Amino acid sequence: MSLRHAILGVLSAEPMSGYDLVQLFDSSVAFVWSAPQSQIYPKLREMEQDGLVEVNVLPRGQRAEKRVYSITESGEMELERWANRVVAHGPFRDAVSLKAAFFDIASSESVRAQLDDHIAYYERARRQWQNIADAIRERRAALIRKRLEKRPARDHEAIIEFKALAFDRLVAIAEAEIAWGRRALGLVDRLEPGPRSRAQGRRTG
Amino acid sequence: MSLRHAILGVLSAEPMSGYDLVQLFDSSVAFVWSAPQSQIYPKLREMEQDGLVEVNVLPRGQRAEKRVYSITESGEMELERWANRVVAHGPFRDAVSLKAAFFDIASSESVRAQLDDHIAYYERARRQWQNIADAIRERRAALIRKRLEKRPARDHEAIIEFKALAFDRLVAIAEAEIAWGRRALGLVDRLEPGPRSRAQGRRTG
DNA sequence: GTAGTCATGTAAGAGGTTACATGATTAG
DNA sequence: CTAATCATGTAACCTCTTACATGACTAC
Repeated sequence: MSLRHAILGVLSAEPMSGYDLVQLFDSSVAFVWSAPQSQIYPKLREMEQDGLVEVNVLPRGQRAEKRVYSITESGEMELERWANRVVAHGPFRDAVSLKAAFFDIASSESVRAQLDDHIAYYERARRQWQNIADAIRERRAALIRKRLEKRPARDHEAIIEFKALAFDRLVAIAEAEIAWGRRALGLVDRLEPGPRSRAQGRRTG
Repeated sequence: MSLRHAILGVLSAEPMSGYDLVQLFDSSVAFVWSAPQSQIYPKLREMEQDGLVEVNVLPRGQRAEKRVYSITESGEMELERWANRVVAHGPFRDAVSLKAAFFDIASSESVRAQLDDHIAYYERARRQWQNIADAIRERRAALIRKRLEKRPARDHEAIIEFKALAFDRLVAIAEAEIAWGRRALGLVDRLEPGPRSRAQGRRTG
């Protein structure tokens, strides 16, 4: 049930419409938390029912409307309660691990392609995450600026350092993924001329 | 749809009953892939329908039965096709990131407790994963031995190195998580005497 | 007028979690 | 005989994905 808290977290910085949240969750913030549009609108209604957010219906042009949600006191309390709870570690389930555990039955071409993809993905992710961490520390990130405006100046350093810390973690994970990918490519090279017996239709250069 | 392939992967080493798979998925292998019992039995029936596995119904005592599943040729082909496909990177969603991004509104006691828990979790996971990697390299792991029996000796090194590689990755990630946790604890200490103002419920001005 | 964007929804289905439910077998 | 373990299922519920659906507004 974390989409609730992701939304509360965003709204605690700034009121937004469902549409704004949709944009956020599948563009810039997509490397932090993502959610499809079909989840966001119903979830906002549900949270409204539960009193965590309240809506301000604004006219848009002549006939249309725009529902801008803001966090309520109750919503802020829920966010705070959640922030103070220890996360329950869900069951472990990781598609990459599972895949990697069966590299031995794939062709070396495919393993290389998969590793290249893995490395490319995490290089991109690392850039994104590093950019966000930098933007937070330099107070360039839009949501952070909004957030700081609402809090006393003496809290600013802690806020910035903690938010950036979350992204430092992702950067470190990305680096571990990249390093592993390169090492794995090295292993494929070492084993390559040898017997990738299960792979048919393979020509060795 | 990866439970299917996790099951096929296990059955490609050794035929097993649903019960055996349940044990496997929530004990030793739980740090690789996990699934609750309520998913496994229906999934096996479904895979049987799809011709990926076949069942051998063995008597157990006088009245009871035991359904032992083995992988079919079709199942092995599906496993191989899957092993050769590039994983689609699902949408990014990580509870720890989200939580860490809101450490600034939690009390420093709670943040410390959360980080201690994080470190303890990954220290345990690292031990598990390292043990598995070692057991594979030393050919002590039960499933690996079964697997090697079915494959020509010249493939053994590649199989072992690839399987162990998957766990090396998890060990590296665990180490990154632990290092981050310790660094984060250092940050809390540094910020500690300062103002964790939001800690108790209070109205914002 | 028309294309692109703003804006809000619904529906079907897959996958996963928690809890319930039952009974046989084996070791003490 | 009794407890632990072996063994197999079902049901309700929630979350997420994919796809469908609609219409107003704005810039050209």
